[in-house]
Amino acid sequence: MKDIFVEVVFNLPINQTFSYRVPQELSRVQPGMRVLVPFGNQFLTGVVVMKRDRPGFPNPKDVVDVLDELPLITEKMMQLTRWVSEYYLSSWGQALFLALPRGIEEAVKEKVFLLKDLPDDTLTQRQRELFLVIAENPGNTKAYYRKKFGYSSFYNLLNILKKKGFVYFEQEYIEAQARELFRQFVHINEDYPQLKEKFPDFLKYLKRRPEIDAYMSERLGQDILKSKFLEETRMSPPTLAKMCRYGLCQQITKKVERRIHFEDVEEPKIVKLTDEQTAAIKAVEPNIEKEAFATFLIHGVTGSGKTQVYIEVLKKVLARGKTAIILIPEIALTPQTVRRFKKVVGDEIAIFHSKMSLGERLDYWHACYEGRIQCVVGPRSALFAPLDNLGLIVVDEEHEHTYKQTEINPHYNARDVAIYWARMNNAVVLLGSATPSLESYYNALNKKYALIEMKKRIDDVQMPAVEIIDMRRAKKVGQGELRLFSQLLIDKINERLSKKEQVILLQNRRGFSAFEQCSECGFIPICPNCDISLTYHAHGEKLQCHLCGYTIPAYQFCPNCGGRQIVYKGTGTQRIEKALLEVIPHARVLRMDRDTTRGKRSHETILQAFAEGRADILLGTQMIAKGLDFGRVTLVGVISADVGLSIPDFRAPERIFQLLTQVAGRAGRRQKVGEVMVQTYSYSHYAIQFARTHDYAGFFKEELNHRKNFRYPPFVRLIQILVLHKDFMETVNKTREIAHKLKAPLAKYAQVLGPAPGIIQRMNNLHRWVVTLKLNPQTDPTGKITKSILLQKLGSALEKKKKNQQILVDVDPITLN
DNA sequence: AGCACGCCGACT
DNA sequence: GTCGGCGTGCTC
Ligand SMILES: [Zn+2]
Ligand SMILES: [Zn+2]
Repeated sequence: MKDIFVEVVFNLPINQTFSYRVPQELSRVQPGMRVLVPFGNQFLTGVVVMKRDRPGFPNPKDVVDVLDELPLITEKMMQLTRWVSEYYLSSWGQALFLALPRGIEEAVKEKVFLLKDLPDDTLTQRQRELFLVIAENPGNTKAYYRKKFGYSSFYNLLNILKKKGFVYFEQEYIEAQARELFRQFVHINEDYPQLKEKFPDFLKYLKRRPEIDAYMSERLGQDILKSKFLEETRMSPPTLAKMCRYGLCQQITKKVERRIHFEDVEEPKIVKLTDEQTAAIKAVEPNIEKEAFATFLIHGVTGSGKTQVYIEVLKKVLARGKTAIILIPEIALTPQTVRRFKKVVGDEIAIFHSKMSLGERLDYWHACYEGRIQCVVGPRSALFAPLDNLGLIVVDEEHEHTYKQTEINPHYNARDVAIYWARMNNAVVLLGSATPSLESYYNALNKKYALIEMKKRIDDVQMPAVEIIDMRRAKKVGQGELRLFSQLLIDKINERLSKKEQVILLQNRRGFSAFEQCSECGFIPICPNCDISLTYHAHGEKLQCHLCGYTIPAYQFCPNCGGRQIVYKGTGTQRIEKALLEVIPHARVLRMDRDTTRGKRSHETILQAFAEGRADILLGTQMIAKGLDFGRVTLVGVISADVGLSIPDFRAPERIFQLLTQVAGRAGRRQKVGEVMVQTYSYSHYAIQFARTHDYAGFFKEELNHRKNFRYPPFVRLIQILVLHKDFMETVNKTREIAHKLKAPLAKYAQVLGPAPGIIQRMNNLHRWVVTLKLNPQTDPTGKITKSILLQKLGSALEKKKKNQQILVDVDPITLN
């Protein structure tokens, strides 16, 4: 008999497959199944990506176990994850594990145990230290102690402790974190009515407790959760045991599926679709019927009824027996939205959200896999749900940055992957937004996507006026911190408070970097090469561009008007609250920011308190801009649009435009027309002016010009290489070295910018510098060439965490690093 | 990611 | 000569 072999990938940053021999008894293994295999001195769960009759490596080890009966990963999903890994430069394994439920990895790892109670003087200082760390909590994995003790010399010292006979290692099986849930049930046997007659003592018992006889008789053949059974019958456990002995019923263990229950909503009034909605659905319909791939961009103002369009299209897709994925930014995953979809889909819906337990995720994943789910709703990870026969992917609020995964590999953008996945499945994509990303709208204008415009609001409520307060001229309420408020804004707030109405005040999160802005004319120093604001460095009194590195001395006077320059770093919500209370002492203010929402449910608590009218003013960062509308809020104030505008990112104007538009959309819901007031020193900035007039097309045109002139997306592709290092000089040197290494080989294909300091210059004790690549759309339109050169030149250094250093690659960064 | 190995300077 | 800090390279 000839041996068979498999190629396996792991959820590790190693971009290669590993060969294993398959023992005879495990020959049922197929690509897409999980296997437990030896790897180094441990055993890991990997996924088989290929079955073959020759080994890809001399003398491979044996597969220890096959963990699945059927492949968990389809051939198509293999292709998708492989593409994701190649496009975003991660390992295949890391991309592939996106398509599996979390926490399903079994492993065998070495754990450390003590042989002696106390350290003695045969140990050096460092060895003693490590011994004590282990003694604190023996029997854990090496990685556990390494994290506690620190990386440096860890293995060295640990092995010395072993050699000296203080500790020993033992391989221990570590089970998967996500487990199926089993519960005890009571099964009532069918022949209960006849059988009970044989047991006089039981009949006597029934005489006393006739309700039990009724209970049992009504449930013949049924399985009842044991705890429920005991509670409902108020029977004692010994009695139950006796009944089981008599064969009247039996106790069984059954797998139960964890499901999240939503209360049903009252029947919604029959919705009459608007003309625009009808037209939108009609535009999409042919592709649904032909099952032909296409991407539709629905540009619909807030309140134009995009969600109803999704729902109507979803109905058609489901009616054809196809499945659908609805992607929604986590923050918008509110019960109200979810219920609307639930209403349409019924029980065959799976809703994923970040607070779900591993077990719930596991059960829903299996429900999808087994074909019991027709529609998945969730944030970006829901895209990889194992649905068969996919017909539709909706990406709501497609411009949202949360679709891009930033912390962990692969750094994928679910919106873009969705389009690729839909193409593979001949499915239809609906991208929806009131403020589409420049990229998407540009694609729509170029006929890559079909454009659907929805300009009217269902309720016919006018978009509220957005009033821009020119802080250069406006009268302030006072000096010092009180210069934060214009008299106009404070007057308006007071007016609302006297009418017992509520106010929301928004402040941008503090910028990571300081910037200069003239308080007379609003001038912000901009890099002449990159069109982004220059970052102010107190050290050396200089201004520096964090893309190309351009540096000039900081201005003492405004070059525009000669005015006195101010250095401004944005004001935290805490200081704003203090100043606000100085101006309006009787105001009841709720603050919602990083500090006040640390607790698990603090979010909801604050929002609820505000909704119940226990405060007049809700003051917070952008996080309160979305996903909520309060009936009694009639004024939304933006304290300063300047912090947002000055973020050194070419998308800063786009983000401000989106924020202001969104705020306006929210403020103007319900019957009352709200009012939006925006304070800014950059009164004439195009993003602010176009937001004031709700003019997306105008904004798009102007912004597109900037992008074209300074060569940014959608005209070029960007790739950023981020160097993290403990030591500042090393960071700079390493970044310079990388830029230098890449310049010559990339000369034809990409412009190499930098080295330059990152937007966040220091995080977790690591300095951050970046090299930015602008790919040449003529010579390397897909980016494949640049990526292969990148891999070739930086190769194994990428993504590999070293003691003090790490190098990350971000393909299509959505916020500059 | 996790781990071993080997080099080298520091310190018995 | 050991210890321990650190970079490099392998894991089928
Ligand atoms: Zn000025
Ligand atoms: Zn620049």
